[in-house]
Amino acid sequence: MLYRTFLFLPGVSEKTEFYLWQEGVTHWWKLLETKSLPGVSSGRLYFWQQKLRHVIPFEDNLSFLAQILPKRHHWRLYEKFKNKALFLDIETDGLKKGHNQVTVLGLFDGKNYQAFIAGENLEEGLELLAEASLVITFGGSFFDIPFLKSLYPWLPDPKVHLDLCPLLKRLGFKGGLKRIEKILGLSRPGEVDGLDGFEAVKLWWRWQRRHDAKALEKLVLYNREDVINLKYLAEITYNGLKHLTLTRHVPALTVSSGG
DNA sequence: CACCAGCTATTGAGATATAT
DNA sequence: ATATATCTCAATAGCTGGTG
Repeated sequence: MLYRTFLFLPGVSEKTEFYLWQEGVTHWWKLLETKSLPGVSSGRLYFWQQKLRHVIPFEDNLSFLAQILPKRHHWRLYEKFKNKALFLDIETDGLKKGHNQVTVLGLFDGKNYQAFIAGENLEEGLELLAEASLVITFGGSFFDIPFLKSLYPWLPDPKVHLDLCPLLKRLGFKGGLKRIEKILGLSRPGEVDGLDGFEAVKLWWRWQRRHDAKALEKLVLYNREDVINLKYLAEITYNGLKHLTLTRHVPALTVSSGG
């Protein structure tokens, strides 16, 4: 999707980009080859080609691309940069930002999962997070990231943050993570099946007050499922949005003739 | 339960291409 | 030149919904 994206050209939004695709200009190098294009003056075409030539040298530079691309379309960067993705989900001892603490920070780089526990090695995880360039969450834009930043203001913003929650909503998948997983046929191990966020809070209490190692173990297992499933969801989200973008019809030319 | 980013719809100004 | 139609883009406001 990155190489067929033209939204960073001045005066190009979704409509014009879709028009370009229809005219056969389906990736960057085809635009450079194009001699003329109906509806686009040669001056403008030349201007676009110059702009594009200035972007191509940065094709591997995630933060540069994120800067020139509207946030709404950052998901297009996933395919090329997913090897740098860090999937994130936190557990806390309550919802109230500023009063509650992070209990478990779960990170998944696509291969390995790691849980960082409050009172043990949480800081280690925070440092890992601070270095991440592409962070992927479910609901992280209104929960995980603000929550973390309120407790640890020194944390830098990730260069790109993909929140799957609003993205999946665009595809028609409404509801919480568990509900969406169920619709998509993802199942969870029996031990943590049916667990919800509030029970994650209670598991932490049990670990704190009674030093019940089983409770912590279960909490981490729960977090692990949350985080690892994010990768599945990210793939589904990317493919879905790609399909939607490529097949969307331009809704302009419909003129009703009475009735 | 408190919170708040992202979504949607709307508006209006400014560009741009094309036909006459 | 003029008129028209289409599109971009920024600003605004209100709303929705999912997080442990």
